[in-house]
Amino acid sequence: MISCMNLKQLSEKLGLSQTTVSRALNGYPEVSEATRHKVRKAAEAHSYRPNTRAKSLATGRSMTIAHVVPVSSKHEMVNPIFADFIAGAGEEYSRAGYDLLLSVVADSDHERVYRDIATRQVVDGLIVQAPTLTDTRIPMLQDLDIPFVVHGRSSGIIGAYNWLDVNNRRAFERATGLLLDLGHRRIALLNGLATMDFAHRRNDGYTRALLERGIAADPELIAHDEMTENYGFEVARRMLSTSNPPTAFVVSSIIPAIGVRRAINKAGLVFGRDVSIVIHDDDLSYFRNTGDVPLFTAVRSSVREAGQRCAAMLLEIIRRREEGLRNEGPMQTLMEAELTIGQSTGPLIPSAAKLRS
Amino acid sequence: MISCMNLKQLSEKLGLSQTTVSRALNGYPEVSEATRHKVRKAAEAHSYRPNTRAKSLATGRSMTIAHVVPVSSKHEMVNPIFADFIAGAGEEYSRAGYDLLLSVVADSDHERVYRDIATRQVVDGLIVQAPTLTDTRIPMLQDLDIPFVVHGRSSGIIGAYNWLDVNNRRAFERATGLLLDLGHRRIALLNGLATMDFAHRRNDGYTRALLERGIAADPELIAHDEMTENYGFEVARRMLSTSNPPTAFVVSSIIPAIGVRRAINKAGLVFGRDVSIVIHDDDLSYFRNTGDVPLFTAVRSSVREAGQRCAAMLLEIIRRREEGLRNEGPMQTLMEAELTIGQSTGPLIPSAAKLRS
DNA sequence: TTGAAAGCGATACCAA
DNA sequence: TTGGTATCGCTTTCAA
Repeated sequence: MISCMNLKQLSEKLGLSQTTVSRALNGYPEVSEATRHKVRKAAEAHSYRPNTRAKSLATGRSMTIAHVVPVSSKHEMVNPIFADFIAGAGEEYSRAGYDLLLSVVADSDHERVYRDIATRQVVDGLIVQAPTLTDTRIPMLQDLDIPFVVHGRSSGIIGAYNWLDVNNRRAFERATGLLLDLGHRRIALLNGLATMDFAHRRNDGYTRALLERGIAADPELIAHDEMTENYGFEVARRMLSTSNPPTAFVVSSIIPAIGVRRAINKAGLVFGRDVSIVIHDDDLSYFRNTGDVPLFTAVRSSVREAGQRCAAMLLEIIRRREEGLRNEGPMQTLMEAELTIGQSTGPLIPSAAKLRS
Repeated sequence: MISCMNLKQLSEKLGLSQTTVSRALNGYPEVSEATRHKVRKAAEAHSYRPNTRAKSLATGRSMTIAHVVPVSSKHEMVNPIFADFIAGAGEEYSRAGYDLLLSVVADSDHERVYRDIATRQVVDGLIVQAPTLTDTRIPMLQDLDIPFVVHGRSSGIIGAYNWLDVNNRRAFERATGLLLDLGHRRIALLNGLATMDFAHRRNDGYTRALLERGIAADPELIAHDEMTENYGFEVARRMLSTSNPPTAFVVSSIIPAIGVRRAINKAGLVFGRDVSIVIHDDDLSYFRNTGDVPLFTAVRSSVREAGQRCAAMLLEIIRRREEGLRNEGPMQTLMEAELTIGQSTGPLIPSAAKLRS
């Protein structure tokens, strides 16, 4: 069994003070090179690692960032897209020597959890996921004066805050427009929960594209809910069984899109051949591509990039604050969504037979 | 701006000692009810939260568990199945007042990261993911004497350790057997990396099912690699273009299975109709079902359960150790895999036209 | 260039 | 039932 040693033991072994050893290991300039070398070698030999808890208590910085991942209280599911977002962020953190604290939390009591994390002083900053139209976490965190970056935006909030978002409105406008240009007239929108800010923006883009062509949005073709596979299935089945079914679906996430496919099969239709087109997107990016890009992969790497950039922003904000530059203004990044249509989306042109009007 | 107060300030405000306030809040019996009530009210009013770092330094327990998620250094991807595993575990942790520290790490230097986490004393225990055939992390962590649970097993390790695994061998034996019973004779196996312990066990089960029917496994029909969408696509395309293609695929994860479908489409074949059957599983469970179960959803909830149970085991191990019961023997759980065949797997019976032998 | 000592914010032992 | 004080392991200021 290996017992791990602390600073005191190491310094005694070296016949030096704790101060000197600490300075040597942390790269302070006032240590002689000879001493530093000796200390480094000894630390290596005994595989000394400073106790993180003690270190952070002494420095006042925990070198930890919190992410709170909402798990649906209704479906006990997390959006798997978070995995990629966190992978991207996590990479950035470990590069900078930060740890990542993950809270998996029912979406009902988010605010309490955020307040808790902030006031327990367990992290140096945090990422706010899945903001609603008017998200109370934002003013609360501002009040607590802890660095944070919102992944997404909250339209109802007045003041400025740091965010990274994708241009959801334009992305959905373009996607819907693409389908319209191909001749589709009955296009369904399977969106996320209506309380979510992104869902609102996506609705906007969708409606705008229709209006540009003089088409009024049909409320029968718009659905809002948590983005589960079953949601996609149920809604698509219902819509497909009406007398005037959609010929295309715009789906807000890859998960319900799987359900939509299932409904299409079940209705005896063949996806991408004679009935309908599904364009799904993930939580962040949109699709356009000519060729053979595996859609699933394209989505994932874009989310990963978002995570990376969010993390980088947050670390930069923390850095600035430590240097006393607190009035630099908010950091705000709008990722322009790329439209990618991969092979797995199916062919773009629906058969004339089924295309109405 | 809200400034958060510490124990000292709170106790001064109350005219009590820090000791008493601490005791009152932590439920020690030797505090009078009147005092406790007063303290509780004041703490509530000022929304006092003990500083986690100080607390854990003083108690010696960090109330944090680490998970290390491998991100492929080759493909920069994490297995999305981890999201569900962690969701399950995270739920268990927050129930018990534990935090979850997540390390996203290139699969190349896993051992260093594990050693680091253990020796920095930042967590009370950890979960080992994706063990290889002879995983060096296991003896190392035993050496460091830190509580851990392995998600999976490592066949090459001699001593006993705590693990939770699924019966991979039997699951793949049954799955392959099912296809054989349906008349398939050319069944491909798309497995994970050959270094992984689970891949080895799955190979075993697959081979065994074939041998039981007197069929020798064809090495041309077996593939090992990281489970990406593209891997599934490339391998399936290659296999389908030979003169003696498979009529069914057994795929080790849902991600490459998406690629397999794409390859099937590309070859001009229709999945589940006239050519082939894909049975995929996730990292933990297997599929059987008559009806309309959305496969994707079934997988996910089983992984979630595994995460929950792993976490519960670990917390129990930590609890026992704190009570000094260190020689209780290892905890080992074998989840019997359930075979679920959902609608999205496609029909089970391939058309006679394409079924050879 | 080195070291002694005072924090950081809690817990826990020992007295009162 | 309460309070004083040492302690956890490290950083950091101040003196030498």
